[in-house]
Amino acid sequence: MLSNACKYAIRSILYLAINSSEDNKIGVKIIAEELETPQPFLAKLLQQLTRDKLVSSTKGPNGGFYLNEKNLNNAVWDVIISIDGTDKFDNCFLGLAKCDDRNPCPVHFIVSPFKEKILGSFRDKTIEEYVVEIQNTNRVISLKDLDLFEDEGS
Amino acid sequence: MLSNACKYAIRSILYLAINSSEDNKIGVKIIAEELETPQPFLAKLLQQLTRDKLVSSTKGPNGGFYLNEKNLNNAVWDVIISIDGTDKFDNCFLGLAKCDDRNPCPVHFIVSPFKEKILGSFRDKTIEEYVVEIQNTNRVISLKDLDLFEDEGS
DNA sequence: ACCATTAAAGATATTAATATCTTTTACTAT
DNA sequence: ATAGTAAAAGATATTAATATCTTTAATGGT
Ligand code: FES
Ligand code: FES
Repeated sequence: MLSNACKYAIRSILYLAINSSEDNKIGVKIIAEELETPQPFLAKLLQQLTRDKLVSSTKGPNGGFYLNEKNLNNAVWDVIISIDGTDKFDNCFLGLAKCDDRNPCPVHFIVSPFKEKILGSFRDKTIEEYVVEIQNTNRVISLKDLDLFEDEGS
Repeated sequence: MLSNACKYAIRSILYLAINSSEDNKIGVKIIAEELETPQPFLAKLLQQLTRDKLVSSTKGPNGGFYLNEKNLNNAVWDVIISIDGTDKFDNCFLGLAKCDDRNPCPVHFIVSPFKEKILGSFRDKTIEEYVVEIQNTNRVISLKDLDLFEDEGS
């Protein structure tokens, strides 16, 4: 439903929203390490997001990526549009040429409400609101540094 | 979430469940046309499903693919396991290394209930039960031959 | 002015998914 | 037996996604 590229991009922008500011810019290297993503690939994605004015950047010493006030008011959906486009979301779960209520595939009415819900979240909430929610409800965008105990038998 | 391959495979098995029988075997060519999928690619997939005993086939004149009673009692989930494996389903929607309730990503509690629901449907219902439901509730597995009127402005 | 730093841009490489082609094998009807 | 049909199997081709490398441009500190 989302490409790896897009997943990296979403987590990156949330990471920047949480950790960066105009006078605390962060380089790709750090971001890639923290999110455990391939560094040069992520660089490409951040460049793309910068071109689309979803993140801000400056070059040179103390340079790096960050989000300004305007960037914080964008939505996750904007990131998806920038990286993946909307197609993947609109497609039928079983590969029909069209996903719609009039000619529903066997799982359409399971998939469709989910899509509405997650699309709503991506589209109607700002990055800033996402951050508040992440912090209030202890959500994670990386598993680095977390104790991951394996599922032991019951 | 599902590869194209897997989507083709699922729709094919449902197609066979609805249209074929021991004495009405159907060739790849027909199936591919009806479902609007690439023919030789679909052939490969059907071979794979046949190896895994999810569909039946015979060669030669009047040969083709069909489902026997046993095949009808498998689940869609078996098709997914055969073609895609389970990984894609288990993965976190935002690309975290692990998807679990203890370290949830920002959308985990939107995604997780959906996953449960669709997985339940795929795993607990037999192909045969799917067919009944498809017929009782007018679901489609192909848009071929359907009038697809474009969405006109309100 | 110069150097170190970091993003931007463009080119290239690798991999996995998708798709097709060719040959072989099994089966049926005549 | 023989010919025709259709799947099975194996090899190949194409495409898209993922990943990396190299060069260039901008910036800040000394
Ligand atoms: S028609 Fe298949 S998900 Fe909507
Ligand atoms: S942790 Fe991301 S979907 Fe479960």
